Amino acid sequence: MGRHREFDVEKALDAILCVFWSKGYEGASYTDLTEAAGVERPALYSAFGNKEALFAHALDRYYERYLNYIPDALQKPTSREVAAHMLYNAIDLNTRYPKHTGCFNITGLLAGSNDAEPVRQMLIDVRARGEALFRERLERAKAEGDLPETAKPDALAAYLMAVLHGMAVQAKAGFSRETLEAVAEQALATWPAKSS
Amino acid sequence: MGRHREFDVEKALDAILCVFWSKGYEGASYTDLTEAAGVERPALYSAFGNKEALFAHALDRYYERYLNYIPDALQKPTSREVAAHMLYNAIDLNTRYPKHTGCFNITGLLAGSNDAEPVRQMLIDVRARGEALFRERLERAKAEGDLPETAKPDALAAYLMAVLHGMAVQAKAGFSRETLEAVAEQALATWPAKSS
DNA sequence: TCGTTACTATAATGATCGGTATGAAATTTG
DNA sequence: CAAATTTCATACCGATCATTATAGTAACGA
Repeated sequence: MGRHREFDVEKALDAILCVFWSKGYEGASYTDLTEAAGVERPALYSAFGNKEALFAHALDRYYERYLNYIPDALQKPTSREVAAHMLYNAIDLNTRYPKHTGCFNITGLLAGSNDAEPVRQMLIDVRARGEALFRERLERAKAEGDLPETAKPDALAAYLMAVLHGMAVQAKAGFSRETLEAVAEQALATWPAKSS
Repeated sequence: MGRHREFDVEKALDAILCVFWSKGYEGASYTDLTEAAGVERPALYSAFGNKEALFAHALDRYYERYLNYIPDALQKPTSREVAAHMLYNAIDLNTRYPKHTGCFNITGLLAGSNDAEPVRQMLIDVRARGEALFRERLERAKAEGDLPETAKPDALAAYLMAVLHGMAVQAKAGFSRETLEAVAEQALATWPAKSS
């Protein structure tokens, strides 16, 4: 019994996600968040918990809603196609919305006060999980003969993630989609050839 | 006439630089800054101006004191050596100090409230100047025949900067020097060969 | 229609933010 | 020495931070 919630929790979280995406964790104030969500403060607390929990909800949603191309990419037949799909989907994501360029995760990962350390660690952990998935995919590729025996999956995964993170920074610095595509093209030029 | 300054302005700025390096602009409070500098608030204001000016001083000093390898790197005879020196010096810088890993510039560039927008723009501009220097060096290399006629200096410069920025992110995520060296090695594997 | 429930919105909490007024201490000038 | 001037440490400023207590109200079961 009792009154039902008036606002759409999903829509509110979507709006909040965009604010964190643009400003990071501490850069986003509750004034920003409530304005974007169209919902007052206590409603956010009752629906999501405190700011850290709210950010965690937004992070989950980011992976589920915007980084959903990663599972698809990992299923591509060759490691080169996997890498290419990761790169070009990331470029699209990093430049599609002028109000929040770059990557939600990377934006929040770098700077912050001591209070924000748990949040930074959360982002570091999630990032590492993504890289691990990619590394495992490359290990499979090596086992399948899609990558040469000399290939080092861990180094290759770290390398591609570096390019992805670098493009997230550059998107924040205002890079166009076209420039980032040239970066991706150059990155793929290094990809090891099949051993066959 | 009047009383002499008791604290060492240069040492104070060095200490402050490290705080901004670790926490970014807004993540560093005056409490953090005065503790690190061993100097009270009004002294910082009289010596450097407000927080934004203080950050600008720290940024200048960062380039002059820690990024001084860039002019040297640009003078290397071949573009490949230029790129290699930029990469390996950046790795050293990004991992040498456990208290402030990564890059001062990139750390402050991504996140921030609306109030911090001028600071972010400052960092974006400085970053762009660095990339422009590198691009001009690559154009010279192309003119000299050190790069093939098909090489695109702007894309190549953006690519290498992406790797550098990505490594700055990864250093913040705790990557070891060895892992970043593997990333650099992979990045250099893509470098265009001489046309001769 | 009534009592209960849980929402909404307002406003206030203590803490901390960047920035500064204040007066004592220190040094040069006369 | 005394006057003038600058730096120092302390304490305070209004604004804003995340968070929550309070009060009002809409929606439910009975």
